[in-house]
Amino acid sequence: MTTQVDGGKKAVRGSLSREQVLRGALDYVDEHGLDQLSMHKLGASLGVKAMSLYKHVTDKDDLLDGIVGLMWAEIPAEPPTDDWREAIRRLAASLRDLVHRHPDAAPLLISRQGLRERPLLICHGLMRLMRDGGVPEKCAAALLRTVFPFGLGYALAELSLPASPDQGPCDEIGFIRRATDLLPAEVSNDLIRTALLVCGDCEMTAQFHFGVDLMIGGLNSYLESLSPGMAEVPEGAS
Amino acid sequence: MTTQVDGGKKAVRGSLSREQVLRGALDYVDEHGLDQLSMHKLGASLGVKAMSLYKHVTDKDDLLDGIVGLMWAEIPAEPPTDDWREAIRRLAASLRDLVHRHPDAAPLLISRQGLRERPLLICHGLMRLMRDGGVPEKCAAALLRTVFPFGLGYALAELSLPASPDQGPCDEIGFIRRATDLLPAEVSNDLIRTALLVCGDCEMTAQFHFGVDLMIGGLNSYLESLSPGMAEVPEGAS
DNA sequence: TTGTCATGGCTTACAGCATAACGCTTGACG
DNA sequence: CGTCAAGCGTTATGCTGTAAGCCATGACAA
Repeated sequence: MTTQVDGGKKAVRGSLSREQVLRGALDYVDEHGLDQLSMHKLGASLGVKAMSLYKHVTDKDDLLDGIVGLMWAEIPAEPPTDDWREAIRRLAASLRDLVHRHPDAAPLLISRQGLRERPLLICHGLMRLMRDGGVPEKCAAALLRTVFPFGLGYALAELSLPASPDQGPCDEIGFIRRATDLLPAEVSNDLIRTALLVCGDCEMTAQFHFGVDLMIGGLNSYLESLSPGMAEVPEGAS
Repeated sequence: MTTQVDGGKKAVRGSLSREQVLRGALDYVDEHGLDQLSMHKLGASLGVKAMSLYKHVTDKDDLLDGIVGLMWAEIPAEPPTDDWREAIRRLAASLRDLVHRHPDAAPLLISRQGLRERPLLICHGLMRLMRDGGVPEKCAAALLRTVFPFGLGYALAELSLPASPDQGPCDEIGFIRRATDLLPAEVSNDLIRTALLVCGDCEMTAQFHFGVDLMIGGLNSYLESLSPGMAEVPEGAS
C-alpha cells in the first residue's frame, strides 16, 4: 500500500491526486457512460473508497466541472496558423474531434455553465489573428459565437444518429432499419428519404467542413459588401 | 376523487394521463431545474405517489424522452412562409426561443439520442421549399445540418453566460465582476476584454441573426459560384 | 530521539433515489 | 352478479451523494 514515488515536493503519501481523480472520472465516463458515473464506482475504479475522493474534490459538481476542464485542455490555446480562415477551420475541426473522443462526456461541455479560461484563450488568439486580418472586432466576435456552438452542436447532433459517424459508409438499408425502429411506424417513405438526406449519408466530415466554409464564406461576402476592395474595415457592425 | 370527463372511449377513472405526466414533468423542470426532478417529487406535484407514474411511463428515461418530445412539439412542423431563406431564419429563431423557454430542459434536446419525428417533419418541409427554390439537395441538407446545431448550440451557449440574455443591457462592471468570480484570479485584463467582446455585449439576438445570415449568405455565394446567373442548379455538391 | 501536526485515506451512517412486486378499489361490460 | 383491467397505493431493495469522525503516515521542530 505504501507508495514512494511521486517526486520531490509534498504529499509522498498520497497515491491519488486531483489530476488522477479527474482523469479517472473522464476515463470512466468514456467507458461506461455519464449516467453510470458515481462516486462509489469511481472510487472503486481507482482502488479507493468513495469518501476518499472528497479529499480532492469538493462535490460531484466539482468533479464534473473538472471533467469539463480536462476536455477543454485537449484543445490547444494558441491558433496553429496565422491564416485566420484556416485557424477557424482547425478550431471547428478540433471541437468536433473533441466531442467524438468523449461522446458521453461531451454534453457537459454545453450544459454546464460558467466561463472557462481555455475557450477564452482560444477566442483571444483568434481575435488577434482576425484583427490582423482586417476583420472588424464585432464581426470577429460574431463569427466566434457562431463557430463554437456549431462545432460542438454539429458533433453532438451526429452522436444522436443511428450510425456513429465515419465508421465506414453506412448502408441505407441498415440506416432505415434502425431509423424506423426509433420512429413511430406510420412515417411515410417520403420522410424516410428526407431522413436519409439530412442524417443518412456518412460524409459527415465533408459536410461539416462545408458548414464551416458556409460561415467563413458568409463573412467574406459581408466584408466585401462593407468595403468592396477587400480587407481593412473600421467599426460598424450591429 | 372520481373524475368523469375525458370524453368517450376508455379510462374514465384516471385523473392522470401520460400527457399530463409529461407536461407536469416539463413544468417541474422549468421551475426547479433538471437535477431536482425525481419521480417522488413529480408524483407529489401531481398529487400522486411516485409509483403511480409508472402506469404512464415505463422509465425515468421514457419520461425524459417524453419531455423532449413535448419540447419539439412547440416548433411548428410546417414552414411558416414560402421563402426558404426567411423560413430558415424563422426556424433558427424558434429553436433559440425554445431553448430560452426551457433553459433547464434544453440540454436534453441535444444530449438524448434518437431521431424524433418532429424535427424530421421540419426538415422535410424546408427541403421541399429549398428544392422549389433551386437549391441542390445536398446543399439544402448541409444547410439544415448547420442551422439546427447552431440554433440550439448558440442558445445553449448563451445560457452559460453570467448574465442571462436580453434582460436589459448588462453593464460591463457587473459582467466583469461575475466573470472574474468564475475565472482564476490571474487572468489578464486583455483576456477580460476578449470575454466582453465575445460574451459580454447583450445584443445576442442581433448577433444570432447575423450568424444565421452568415450561413445563408455563404450558401448564396456558393450557389452563385455554381451557376453565376442565380437559381436552378443541378446536382454536384460534396 | 520524541512530540506534534497536516494529509489522505477508511468507516459508519443517513436521507433520497429509481424501481420491482404485489394488493386494493373502481367503473365498465358481459 | 361476476369478471376484468386500469389506475392508484404500499412496501421493500439496493444504490446514490455526502456529513462526521477515526486512524495511519510521513514531515518537521524540539
